[in-house]
Amino acid sequence: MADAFQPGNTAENTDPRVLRSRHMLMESLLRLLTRKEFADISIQEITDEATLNRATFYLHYPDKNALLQAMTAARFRDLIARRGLSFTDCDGALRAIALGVCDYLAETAGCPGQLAKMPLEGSIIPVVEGMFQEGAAKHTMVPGTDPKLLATTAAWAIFGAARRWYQTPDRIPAEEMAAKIEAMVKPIFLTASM
Amino acid sequence: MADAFQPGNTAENTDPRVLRSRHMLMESLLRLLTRKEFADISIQEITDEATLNRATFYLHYPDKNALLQAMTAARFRDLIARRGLSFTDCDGALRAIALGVCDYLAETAGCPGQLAKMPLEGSIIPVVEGMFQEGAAKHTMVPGTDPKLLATTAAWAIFGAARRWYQTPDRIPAEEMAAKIEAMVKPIFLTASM
DNA sequence: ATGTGTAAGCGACACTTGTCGATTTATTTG
DNA sequence: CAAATAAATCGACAAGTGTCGCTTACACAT
Repeated sequence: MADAFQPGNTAENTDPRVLRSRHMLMESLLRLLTRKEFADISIQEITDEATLNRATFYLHYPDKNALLQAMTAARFRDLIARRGLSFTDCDGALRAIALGVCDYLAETAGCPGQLAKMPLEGSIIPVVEGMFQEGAAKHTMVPGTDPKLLATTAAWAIFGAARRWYQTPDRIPAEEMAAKIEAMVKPIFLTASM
Repeated sequence: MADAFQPGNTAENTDPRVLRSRHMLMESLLRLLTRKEFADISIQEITDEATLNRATFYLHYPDKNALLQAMTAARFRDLIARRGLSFTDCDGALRAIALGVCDYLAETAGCPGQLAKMPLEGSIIPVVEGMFQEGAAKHTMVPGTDPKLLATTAAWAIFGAARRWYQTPDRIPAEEMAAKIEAMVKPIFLTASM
């Protein structure tokens, strides 16, 4: 079964060999992305750059997309962590998350040129979703409200808005965009929290 | 250049041959999807089922994903058109769109089993986006508001919510879900329209 | 109807993909 | 330290991908 595959399985795999392999694959892909488009990169190239065997790749990820998603999720998580997002001050959190998404798109995906067509939604959105669910634990909701649905909806809204911003030729500053996103997305939560 | 490729180019291509080929490719894929997962379908199979040559496929779509997206967009557009979405009554429009997305996911993507991992966002979201932009033309916005950004954000929010609903094991009725989505997404517009 | 343009068909090509069994190398456990 | 466990390597495989140049067949305008 393909579902038995769990590349993002961070827990219970401390074997230094697998950590090293996955890290090198991500680094390799990141380096290659500065020179070529994602679609033009073969798994052979990735493993060559990583000085690993091609078969080793398939020991960790089912395909190229899975590696991209794992890499993106890791890097985005890292960017958020570096900023020390404190979930206690809930007011700034939404804007900070929006800014994080904008910054990530601008700084990483922007490397080679315009590769906005990469399947990043599968990596960034779940992370944002998780952050909202963390934050939702601190709130009491009105009875009929599903916090997870709220988190999903907000995460997709933020990513969609940030993605449009990133694809725009003459972008406004990320901070400005984050403020706009906050203004749009905040009301989603207001209908539920009390 | 890959960007020169325009498979969704509905305008100015009335040659009955290309219309026929594209239609047969979509029909073929749709039939195959009732029997196999998307990932397990090869382009050879699609063209065989469509009684077309494999090379002809590449005359119309750069890859399998592009055909899926074109097919999905066409079918979703069709479903919306059959329901006669009147954009004049703006109140019901949002709920009707949400219901349309839910219904489409449930009825089409649900054919074989659970193929929720298909890249449908690239096909449904743009259509929803376009519908919102149509509707936005009838409204006056507050000065600093970008209608396109609003449309994008709402479209992503709706799709994300509907997607979560579709992936849920024991789903509530689509109508109920559409009402929930409407409640969440409506406030996005309220901050801008006046 | 006739000619020009363009789609569709055909076969072939170099290359990539995903998988396999068998072997070597590294890590952890006793 | 040695044995057991599991990852990494290697070579090879069938199958699929995307692209060519060439030929045939169809569509539209004159």
